[in-house]
Amino acid sequence: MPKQPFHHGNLRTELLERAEAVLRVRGADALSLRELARDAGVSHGAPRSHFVDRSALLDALAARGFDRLAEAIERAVTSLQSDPEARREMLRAAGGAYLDFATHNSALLTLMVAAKADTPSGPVHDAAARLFISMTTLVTKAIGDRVLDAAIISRLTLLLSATIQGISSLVISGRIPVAQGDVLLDDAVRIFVAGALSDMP
Amino acid sequence: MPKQPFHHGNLRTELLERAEAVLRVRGADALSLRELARDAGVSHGAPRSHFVDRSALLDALAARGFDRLAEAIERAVTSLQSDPEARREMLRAAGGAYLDFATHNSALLTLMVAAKADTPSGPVHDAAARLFISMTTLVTKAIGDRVLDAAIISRLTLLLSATIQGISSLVISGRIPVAQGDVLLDDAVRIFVAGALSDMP
DNA sequence: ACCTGAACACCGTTCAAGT
DNA sequence: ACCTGAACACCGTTCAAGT
Repeated sequence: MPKQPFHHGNLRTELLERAEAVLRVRGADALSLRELARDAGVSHGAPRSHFVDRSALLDALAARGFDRLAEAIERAVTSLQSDPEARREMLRAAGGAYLDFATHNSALLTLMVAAKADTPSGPVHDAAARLFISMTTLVTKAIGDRVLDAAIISRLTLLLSATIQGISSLVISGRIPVAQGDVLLDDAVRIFVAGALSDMP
Repeated sequence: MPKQPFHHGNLRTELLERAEAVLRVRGADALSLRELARDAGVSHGAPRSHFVDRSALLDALAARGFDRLAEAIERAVTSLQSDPEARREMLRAAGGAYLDFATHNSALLTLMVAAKADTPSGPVHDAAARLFISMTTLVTKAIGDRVLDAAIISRLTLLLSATIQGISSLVISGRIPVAQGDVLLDDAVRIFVAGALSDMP
């Protein structure tokens, strides 16, 4: 069996994984298709078969990022779902998982947030939408007994997501240390529960 | 008088202004030092005299962006400062100015938010700190009669800033339309006032 | 369907040299 | 102090050709 078969067989996935590694240690600017191809042992033209251009690779990375983030959040929350008194804790755990993802995948999250969804139903748009759905069900559970209009739940979910993302970006960019990000998450969730769940039109 | 004097005289400023224009219409990825130099009528090596490398130019852009944003926010708020009953309106106006800046300078804001402040007292760090100070005095005014610890005001300011930034990034990335961004700003300010100003430890 | 390899136009960065 | 211009190493993208 030849070491270098003509068909790599798994090039797309390998490129994405190598790209994520580069992203983590050297940032998005250092991400080069040619270098990725070189390290994967294929010619520099090969990636073109899987990604039309560099930005298509970045979009694919962002989409994968959204899915991984959604999984991390759900993982952090499921352990608390049995306790009906743990509403606030659920939101806090979700925020904590988000911030944790942010600190360990800062360049990726920056890419995800900046990734424009001009094209409806592109991979980025769809993955971001899946995360939003999963955040929506979380907020719905956190609301619990109170029954609210779907439109209002949607607004609350967007607001909470925006706040958590804003806090994460402050941490990522080094404006505040991680510990203060955690404090802000505490504040955000408390204020969200106190203000939002009792004072929405 | 020669059309092309050896000393440009104002190259640094011209490069920054041209860069902002490119940023607005073609995004950060399209920003090339060589193209900037070409359009300014200087050699491709000339920018090096004012910016050590490409990222130094981006940092300078981000710093200028923070200052312009702070000015825009102060401009939006000063007209309301005479009315002592307009606390909520002040915060809302600040958020509105922020979102307006975001929609008209999306690539620049993305650059500003992503700009790392690893180096304390670099230009980015200082400009971001100036914006934070001006947000802090704004929140202090909005609190009004209530006297709070400086550390708590700082937390509230960070939280409000993070929320506004998060909403702006949702709009910039096309996740939600501008109109919904405005609705979220309404919600955010109401919840902030209702929850934060009445329920802080 | 997937990959190669040459070709093209473009970069950022460095640096000796000019004014 | 500020700018030039050659040189270097590196890109992304295109495309005919191979398997």
